[in-house]
Amino acid sequence: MESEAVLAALSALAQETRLAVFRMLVRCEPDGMAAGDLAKTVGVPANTMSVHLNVLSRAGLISSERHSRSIVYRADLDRFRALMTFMLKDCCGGRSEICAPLIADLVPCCPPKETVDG
Amino acid sequence: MESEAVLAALSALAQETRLAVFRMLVRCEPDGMAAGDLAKTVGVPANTMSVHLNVLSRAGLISSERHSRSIVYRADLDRFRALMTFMLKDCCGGRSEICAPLIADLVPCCPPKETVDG
DNA sequence: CCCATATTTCCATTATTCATGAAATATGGA
DNA sequence: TCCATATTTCATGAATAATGGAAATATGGG
Repeated sequence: MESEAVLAALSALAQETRLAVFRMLVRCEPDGMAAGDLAKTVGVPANTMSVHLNVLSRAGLISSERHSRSIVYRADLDRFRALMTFMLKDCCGGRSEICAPLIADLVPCCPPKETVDG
Repeated sequence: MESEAVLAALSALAQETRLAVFRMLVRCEPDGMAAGDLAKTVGVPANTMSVHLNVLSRAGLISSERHSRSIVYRADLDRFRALMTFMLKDCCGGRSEICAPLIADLVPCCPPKETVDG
């Protein structure tokens, strides 16, 4: 992931409404949610929501697909993962002792398939 | 980590100079780097750097300690880890299949001590 | 105390972001 | 075609952030 894209993604998430929207969309995976429903749920006018959705889209964090009259938005988990990986690789930077605790923190929640007995 | 603190941290990192500074400080752990050296390295005036360092400090991502005439800044890896954990817990959200690939991606770099054969 | 170094604070300017009413666009039904 | 629904785009004002010159503060050496 390029540094420019990382900045765009961080900027996109560094705003109350957009962070709430993104978290909501992550929880709604893989169904997604329509723009109007997001506006109602988060409590902002439709046009304001539209602007925020556009920011998240340009940052590559969400995608959209028209379903009849609605436009359904979905979180792009691959992109989000790429962002997290970028941030964490800095943290590791060849010295695995630094972020091993983070991995240890996450593994109970998300065991990597390969290392779990099959 | 509180949502407000998460927003402050994301905002702090969502700026070119500050992201560069933070990455630099992570790489300089545990020695840290003086404000003036950071300004020279990143290529901004000392007063501009001071403002950015203050933003990162208020977000809890860095700490400072005076060493004689210099003020040495260090990355707060625990805080950074807390931020990453907050972001990733959303991603998992009870459905571990979502971010297991991210863990798999990171584990080669940072094997958690407990699950590696001894 | 006086000076040099290191950093921060103050201030003004410019740039960016946010919010929202109003208008425009896209879809589907009668 | 006309209408209702869903969403976006446009225009504008308000708020916030970024930058850097100049001055202020803190430290250590003589």
